[in-house]
Amino acid sequence: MSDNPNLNLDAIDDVIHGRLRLGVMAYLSAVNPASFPELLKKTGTSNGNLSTHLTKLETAGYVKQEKGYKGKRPQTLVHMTDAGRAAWISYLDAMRDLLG
Amino acid sequence: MSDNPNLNLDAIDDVIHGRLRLGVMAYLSAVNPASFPELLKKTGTSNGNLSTHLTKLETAGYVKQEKGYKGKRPQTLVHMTDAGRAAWISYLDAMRDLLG
DNA sequence: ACAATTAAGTTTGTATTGCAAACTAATTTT
DNA sequence: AAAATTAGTTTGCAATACAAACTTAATTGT
Repeated sequence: MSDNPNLNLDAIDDVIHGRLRLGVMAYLSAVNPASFPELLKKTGTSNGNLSTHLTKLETAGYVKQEKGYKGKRPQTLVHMTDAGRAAWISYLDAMRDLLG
Repeated sequence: MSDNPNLNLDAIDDVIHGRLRLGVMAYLSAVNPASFPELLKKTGTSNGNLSTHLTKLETAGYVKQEKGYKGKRPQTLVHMTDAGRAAWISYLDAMRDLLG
């Protein structure tokens, strides 16, 4: 009966939609895992900003941060999780719906 | 020389990227102009929220609010401007780049 | 007629974000 | 052994997003 195809804005996952997190997820969708410095370079943001947003993605269960070492320096590898991949697909669908 | 295709996150126009404004712009890209009540219904948001975001879009020069009457009640018509349409196209391009 | 309801917005208050500067801690270079 | 670089985290502030409350006017009910 809904003769009325309203916009489904709720389908846009804000955790992913945020500018920087969108970049991180887009990159991880192609390169998984990726290191912190690698993401830093690709996104062009500050350490602080990347750190907070990775934490947010991790809290949502979309990525996992694996803390290890590269030689003797600490090196965090960021993995996209299965839940993250599913959320990413949903996000792409939502945007496709909206943007046509 | 840029062997390095970094993510161009700056190309994402935050004025458009915001969830509700994205909905408004997407709708106006198909239906132009649209009335305030119509946008209210399509987006499913509150009057207050729609009002503030329309103001933001207008400040950016992406829409124009034309205040008139429908019968004796005030009725605002929201038009997407030429600048708005150009920004919309750029946004679509940026997202296409990012989302593939 | 006048009170209540509906319509169309705007203003205000608050909680959440987004961001970078400042900081910590260890390593490598000079 | 100082200075600089790498790899992050914490903190503080400015901007956003949102709805509740408010304004103004028209319409409907009694």
